[in-house]
Amino acid sequence: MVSGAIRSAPVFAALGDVTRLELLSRLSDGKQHSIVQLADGLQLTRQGVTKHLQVLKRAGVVSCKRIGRESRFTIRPKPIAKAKEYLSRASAQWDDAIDRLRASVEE
Amino acid sequence: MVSGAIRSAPVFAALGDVTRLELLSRLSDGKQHSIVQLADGLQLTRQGVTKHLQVLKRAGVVSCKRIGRESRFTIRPKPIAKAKEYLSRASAQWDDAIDRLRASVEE
DNA sequence: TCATTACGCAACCTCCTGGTTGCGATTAGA
DNA sequence: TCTAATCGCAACCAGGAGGTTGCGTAATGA
Repeated sequence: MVSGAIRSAPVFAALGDVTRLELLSRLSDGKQHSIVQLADGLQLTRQGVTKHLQVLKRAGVVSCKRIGRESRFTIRPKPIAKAKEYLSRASAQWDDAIDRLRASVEE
Repeated sequence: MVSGAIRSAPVFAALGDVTRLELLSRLSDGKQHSIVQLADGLQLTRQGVTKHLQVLKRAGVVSCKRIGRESRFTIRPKPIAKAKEYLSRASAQWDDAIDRLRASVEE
């Protein structure tokens, strides 16, 4: 299942930053948010926020639509769900393996 | 739940690389593996592999014990399980939100 | 119409990442 | 004992990440 890794690695990389997790949390109401709206209260420039949003967009976890003078961002649940499934499969694998190891040691 | 984000972000960052996912996959049998063993077949130097293993170790997803002349690495399931839980909580949140949005639109 | 708002693009900076090579130290085994 | 295996440390490099500033442009609304 190496293709799952190739698909999920960029998603994990996108999730590997507290600022981006905060942005995703702000987007988790499912609604559209503009950049200034998302940047409000964060300790960095609007351009900094824009860069993080581009990272999230390249990883496919958000989408962007221009409406009037603002860029509205929305969360895209599916890639993150795929990444979660990848983690579930992987952890099931080593949980089983560790259980078997423990069993074979205990007896 | 911002503390969960702070705890999980480094784990996600560690998972955000195909080489490291491959290393974790090789470690997912729950057994101890030496560096040369883990590096076998990968298209990079032993030192390159060592650096990736250090990243995984700093993120807490593997542990390392020196035995004789080799360094044996083992997977540590708990931090990854925590990251998976973080993803589950987050996705449940936006799945609900999106469902409510859809419902309020359809009627 | 005109000021304000929201944005994109580009340049620039610093620091980290991912990778290499070289070398020395320790352990294992014939 | 002597050679081979395994590793760690340090230096080095190119490129990307994360962040800033400056500036130009399009949309909004009074």
